[in-house]
Amino acid sequence: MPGHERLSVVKDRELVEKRRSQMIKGAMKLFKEKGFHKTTTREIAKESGFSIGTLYEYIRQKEDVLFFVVDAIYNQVRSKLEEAIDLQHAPVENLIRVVKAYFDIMNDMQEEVLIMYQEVKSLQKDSQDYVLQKERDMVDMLKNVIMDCLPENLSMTDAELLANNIFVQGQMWGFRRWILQKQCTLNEYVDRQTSYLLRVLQVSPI
Amino acid sequence: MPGHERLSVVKDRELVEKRRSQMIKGAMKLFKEKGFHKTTTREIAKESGFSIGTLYEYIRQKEDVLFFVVDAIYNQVRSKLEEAIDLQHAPVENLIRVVKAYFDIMNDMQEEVLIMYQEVKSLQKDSQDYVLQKERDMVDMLKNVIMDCLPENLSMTDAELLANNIFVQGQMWGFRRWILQKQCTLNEYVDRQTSYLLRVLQVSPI
Amino acid sequence: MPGHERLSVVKDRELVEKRRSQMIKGAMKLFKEKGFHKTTTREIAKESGFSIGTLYEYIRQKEDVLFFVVDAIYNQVRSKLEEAIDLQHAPVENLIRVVKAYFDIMNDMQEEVLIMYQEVKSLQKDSQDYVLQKERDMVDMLKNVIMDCLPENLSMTDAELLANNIFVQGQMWGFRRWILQKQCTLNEYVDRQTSYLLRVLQVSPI
Amino acid sequence: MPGHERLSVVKDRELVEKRRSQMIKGAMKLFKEKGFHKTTTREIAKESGFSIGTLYEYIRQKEDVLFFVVDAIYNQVRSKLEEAIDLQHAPVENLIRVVKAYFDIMNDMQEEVLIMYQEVKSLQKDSQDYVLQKERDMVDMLKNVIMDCLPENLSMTDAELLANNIFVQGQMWGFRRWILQKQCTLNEYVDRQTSYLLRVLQVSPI
DNA sequence: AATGAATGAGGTTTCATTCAT
DNA sequence: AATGAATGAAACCTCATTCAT
Repeated sequence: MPGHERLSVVKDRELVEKRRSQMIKGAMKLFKEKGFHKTTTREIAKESGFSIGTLYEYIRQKEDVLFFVVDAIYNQVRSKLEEAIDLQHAPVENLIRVVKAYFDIMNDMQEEVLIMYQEVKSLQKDSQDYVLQKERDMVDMLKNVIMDCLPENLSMTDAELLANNIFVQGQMWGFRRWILQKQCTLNEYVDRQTSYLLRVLQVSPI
Repeated sequence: MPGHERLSVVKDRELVEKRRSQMIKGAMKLFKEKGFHKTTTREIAKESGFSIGTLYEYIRQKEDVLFFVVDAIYNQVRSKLEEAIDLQHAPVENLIRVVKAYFDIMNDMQEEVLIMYQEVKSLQKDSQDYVLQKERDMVDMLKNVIMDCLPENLSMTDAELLANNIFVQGQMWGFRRWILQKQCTLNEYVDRQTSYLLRVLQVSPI
Repeated sequence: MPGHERLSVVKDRELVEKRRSQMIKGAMKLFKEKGFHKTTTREIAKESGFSIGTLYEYIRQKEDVLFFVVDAIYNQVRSKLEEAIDLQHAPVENLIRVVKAYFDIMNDMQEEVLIMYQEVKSLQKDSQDYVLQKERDMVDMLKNVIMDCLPENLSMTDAELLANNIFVQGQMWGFRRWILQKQCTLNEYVDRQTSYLLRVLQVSPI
Repeated sequence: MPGHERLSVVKDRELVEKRRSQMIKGAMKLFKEKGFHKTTTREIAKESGFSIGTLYEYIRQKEDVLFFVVDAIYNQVRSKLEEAIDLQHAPVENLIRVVKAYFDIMNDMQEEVLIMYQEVKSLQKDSQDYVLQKERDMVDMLKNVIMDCLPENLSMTDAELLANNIFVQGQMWGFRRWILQKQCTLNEYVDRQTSYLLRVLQVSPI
């Protein structure tokens, strides 16, 4: 966390951890409901279960709350994704499993993903970079799985692009829900997007 | 425009048109630089070349400015896209041309597209719906072109999904520019995304 | 009218008269509905049937409108009262008739009287004085009628006070309507107040 | 107080009480000088001895200040009146004492009474009703004292009307001061109005 | 004489942040 | 460490008034 190491005035590490997770939980709820800008610091404090004064013992600015929330979301997505990756299987099977896992996660975390999308630009430049790097890491995880299935006529750039495609198609399920979720169920969506990918990779579905 | 017919107190249609385009131009510049929330109404008025009082002769609330801006962006994208569609060619050639045109537009309007993405949620519900419908219309344009190339083993739902894929891949070029534009040029991006699409459609590139 | 002779920039006397009465009519309607402060000059112009620019050809300030309205109300009350006074009868009969007439007028003009009461303090000092003098004149009319019935043991000061009493009791019927008009009808109100007055004047009711 | 229970964001009851009385004192001074509409919230805050932000910790809207002021005036009048009522005396003596007390209060609070008269219509409907009820209660106090002196040929409606008469005659001393206070002193005014009342009640003055 | 677009001072209200307790 | 009252800059918006046409 760039410049975020010494955000709180409170020394007790464990307490800091506890208060921060209260804060993230409370703020997340509010950001989902009304967005970052329409949520006040007073509301965040209240929803988190402590006073406005206490809130400012653990942050320097309102923006820090957004950073913590966005960071938490990324970490959550990432750890779920890591959990799902299990390279013991055949490459193609792996790819199918990971894509499915990723889409499931995106389905579970639709609202959180929306926050990321709409509020990240409210962060300072360096926080944005930090967050962007996390995103890049996740795309790389997808890319690696794709690489293992890459036919000879496709390059690393293709793997990169296809990973990005899958990445935003996952998010798309959430933020274009009004359109997509009328067309098909999550499983159908996963199946179809997977089959498109496999065709591009010239692999016949299993 | 839902409930936006009588936004201005000024009657002279032509003048309203003129002032509004001044306003859209000024506000767009500011929104690109600092976003909707960090831009004040006074700044909008100043950048548009008139006083705060005059601004409010042409809108009712600050949010109306955002609506006009977003609406203008959609109209611009749409009219450019319509311009590009020319169904005199063979279906596949058509598809290739339209996708290229769409990606070119998205490249030209990266910043505008970013505004749409990040600020639409600040609109009232009914304005959001209005804007969403415009988006749906544009996706439908892509879908129609895809339909003409659809092999027998793919359904209309596939066409819909693929149209959505192309749609967000176009936007992705802009809002994931830091990642993608390091990997390849616009033309490479277009070529690759097009070839993926054609493979899914089981059509050999021309 | 103190300082109100040259209010309008327009020369044509007849036209000035016409526009003013339009203005008074329009403004009166609005003042009754929402009071002076909550009525805008734009609304006054519109309700009067002309533009805001035209309005300002006939007044110098918004306050002038209030002055014209209040002045018109006083004149109306006064002329109706004069109409009713007819000193051909016996003094006591006269008194009874005038009091009844006055109360009837106050009943007819309840809303107008409310405007006078609540908005006069928004006038400039000199306009207030001008209006106050008109009121004094009307009280004097009542006083004169009372004087003709005054027993020996009451003085001119008593006549003055009793005239003032009648004056505000007439207004009271309007501005305390929620209390009084539940207790009795206008006629009952007049009868009772009259009989109280006659008792004070030691005259037996006719 | 209808809907006025949770007006302040501050929890400390005692502090709320203190700040409110500061606010009422400051606002009252300004309202006397220039009326509610011409007084700004910033001026109220300053005159009350705190910042604009603090003012809004204790109210929701500017109108709330007016409500508190008007409410305080009514309470003050009422408590002074209650203090004066002492039913240990004979009914007529009581009446004379209460009327005198009431007129004295109205004399002491001329400016406050003017505020009530001129600004109550700026309150929301429900606050107006609340205030009107307080007024009704006070009139009832007068009515009860009158009832004890009521001759057989007068009804309860007469008592009600006479109570209203006294009520507005008290106010009249203040808001028609320019006329009345040139005619006689407060004591003369009280004596005369009292004697008129007693004649109506067919009681010989003591 | 009439119009109505333009102006901008100034109003009310919000809310991130501080700091004494 | 926790509290919450206090702060005031700054936001949005209104509206009386002017003036070019």
